[in-house]
Amino acid sequence: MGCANQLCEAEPFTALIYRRSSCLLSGEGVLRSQSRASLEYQDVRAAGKRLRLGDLAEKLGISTATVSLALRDSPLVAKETRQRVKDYAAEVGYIYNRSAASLRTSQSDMIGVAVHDILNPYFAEVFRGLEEVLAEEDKTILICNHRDMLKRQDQFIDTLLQHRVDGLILCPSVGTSPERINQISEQGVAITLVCRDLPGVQTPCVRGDDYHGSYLMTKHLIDQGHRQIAMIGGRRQSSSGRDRNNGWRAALVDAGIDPDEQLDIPELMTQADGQAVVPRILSAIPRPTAVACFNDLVALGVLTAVRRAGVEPGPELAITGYDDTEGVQNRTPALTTVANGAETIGREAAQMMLKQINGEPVPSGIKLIKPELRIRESAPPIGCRLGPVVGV
Amino acid sequence: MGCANQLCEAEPFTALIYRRSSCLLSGEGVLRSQSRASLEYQDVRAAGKRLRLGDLAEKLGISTATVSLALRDSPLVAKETRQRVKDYAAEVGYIYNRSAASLRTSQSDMIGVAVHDILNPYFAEVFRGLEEVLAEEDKTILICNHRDMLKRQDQFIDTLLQHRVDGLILCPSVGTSPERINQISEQGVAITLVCRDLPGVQTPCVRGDDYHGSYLMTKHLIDQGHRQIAMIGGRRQSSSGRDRNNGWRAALVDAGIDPDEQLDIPELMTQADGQAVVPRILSAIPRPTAVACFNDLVALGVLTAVRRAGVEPGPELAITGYDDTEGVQNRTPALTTVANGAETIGREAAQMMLKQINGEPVPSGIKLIKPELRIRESAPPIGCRLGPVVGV
DNA sequence: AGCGCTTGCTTAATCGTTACATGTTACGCG
DNA sequence: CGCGTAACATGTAACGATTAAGCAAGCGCT
Repeated sequence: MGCANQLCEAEPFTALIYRRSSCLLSGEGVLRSQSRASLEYQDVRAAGKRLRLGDLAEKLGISTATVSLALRDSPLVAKETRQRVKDYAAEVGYIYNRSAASLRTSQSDMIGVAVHDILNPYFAEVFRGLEEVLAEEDKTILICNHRDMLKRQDQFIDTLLQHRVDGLILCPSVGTSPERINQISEQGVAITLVCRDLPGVQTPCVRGDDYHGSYLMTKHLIDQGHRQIAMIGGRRQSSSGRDRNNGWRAALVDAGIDPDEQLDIPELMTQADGQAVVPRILSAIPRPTAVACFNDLVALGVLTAVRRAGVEPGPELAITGYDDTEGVQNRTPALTTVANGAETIGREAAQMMLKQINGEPVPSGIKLIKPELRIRESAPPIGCRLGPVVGV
Repeated sequence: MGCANQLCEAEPFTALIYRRSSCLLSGEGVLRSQSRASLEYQDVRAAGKRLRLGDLAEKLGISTATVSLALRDSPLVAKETRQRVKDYAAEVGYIYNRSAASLRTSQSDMIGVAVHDILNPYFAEVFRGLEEVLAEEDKTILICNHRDMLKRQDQFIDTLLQHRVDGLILCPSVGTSPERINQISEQGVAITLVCRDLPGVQTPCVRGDDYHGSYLMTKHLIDQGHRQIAMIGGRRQSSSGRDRNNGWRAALVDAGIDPDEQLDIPELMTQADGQAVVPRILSAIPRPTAVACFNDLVALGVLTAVRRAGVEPGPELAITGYDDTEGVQNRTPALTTVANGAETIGREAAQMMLKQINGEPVPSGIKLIKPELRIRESAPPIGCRLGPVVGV
């Protein structure tokens, strides 16, 4: 796999500086330039300062109070005045100062969102749902990737509280204490949990029905004739890991099958984890005929490694995922999985958050989004020899 | 593909409310509770209010100025006093109010990051690099997904300016005007462009050497014996799209091949785009033997659809990607692609940003990160019949 | 003692916006 | 005419931190 080209010999990702024709002046103060020759700013007294409400007021010959109200479209100001103010503000490029407003109102119009892995397409979808709703209400979203590190999550929460966020949407890190959450909530910050529940917490939660989804999936595998069904991945300290595990157990028990503890392998979350665990699965005695994975990432990892090991994913070993993330229907074989309503979860959580912020009554407790089985190719009936899709 | 289970009949993603044993009181004012029985807050005059510097000062019998300085570890305050203040603040759970500080200092310690698609694993990697560096300096990151919609990008920039962000890291949307960027920069907000360059802009830029990477890749395909090489995807209005296209052209011309305009298909960015374009590729006359895709997503889409069409990706049609995003080396066939140093780009951009903010001299112009060819299975030598990896 | 310097803290003036309590008109009506 | 009442607009005091300028005490040195 040697690289034929001479340029590949350089060390990876070294950086070259190319100069543009129009050169940027470097050195202190360049970007904080004092010269403000540009049109609209000529009249501001102190050069280098931005326009304030007061400046607009002075120009327009009205008070700052009126300007403030006008810009916020208050009915206390005559329509005509409102328009005049807004037009002028736009004309001179006035920039509202949220720090000042926040200080005064102790509202920030910011919502913090913390999840353990934004790179996981599943969360990306949740995020899309959140953003869709919150952007509509002019909320700014602050994101944190805590990677299940409690310290990072705590740091992030501290920062958010310092910014006086209106609310916090949290997929709580492993180890999060319910007391901390309740305490923050008592401080007047709206909190909604997503994806993972936390026992003992008094804030709303929106998540998929992991137990039920996992039950459905396991039952499906049983219906396909499987008896040796492994359950791999998921953290037992998170509700999703626990619930999906319990769903698997319950389905087995309901079918009169004793869960084989050797086939219960927790703590895997990523594609790499999925790849790494395959030898263990293939060498188990008796060897499972189906593997129910905690999420799609793990399933894809398993799929890859199983194929490398010379076992054909699907016909020779059924593999299922969870989440139905984008693209898994296009894999070979197409992944049988559980759609989790990620975007719906995001939207619902955002709406719940907005209600809390506006002081509207919020349906208390956990809101469960109903999961849906997506039957595709990676978990065919046992013994049923589906040809691989790849033509040969 | 009917679903056997009765529960699948329900409409998708309906939500059920499950009540927790400990019920959340609903109704106005619950979360803005006035009762503040908890320990440390007993002494605060107005119930429901957070502690201020002044409150600490009063308790400690010193002035707010001293408290402020102490918390920021200023040498102007005696070491002993500093410790006393910090200990007490921690003890009573004082929360710093950034709005107030921001208002006073017109610094926010926030950095805005806008890209066109955070769901693209490539940007996720850039983001990881950014975060790593910026978190170190206690900067809060604000994210925007502008999806190449100028309006969204503008809205986001407005919001950020209102928040008085210290800096802006931007993968500029198609249509972004250089004047706007320069103007913001002149207002004292540090700006660094990433991934995409913008002619006429006077701010630093960190990006991959798209021209060179694409050249390398095309040359590699030519070395493998290909002559009919399609270039698909990329927006001509973005520097990355243009440069990768030009690299392709240059490599062809240097090899004495005339670029076939029919094989130059722009504007594709996603997996779906890649799938959709396949019929057009397969029906081109003469049919290309290799497809150089703008990015990995497009390549994966092409790969899927080509296989569906009964053509074996790799041996029968060489396919290459760009970015070397996570997991593409595990696909079947493993994707030949160009590593783009995404995380490096993120880190470099963040460092450049920090320097600008601190008024340090910034190397001007464009910083190019050197690309690296990753030769794998999806683009084997022409006529060379690699067996498919899937065992049959 | 007197001078200058350092150390450690305080005073008080901001920063730009908003909420509250008042003004000021103008107009209709008894 | 004079009063009540809308309809608009304004004056002003916060909000909570930062920071320049100032003050007081203590020290070393002549």
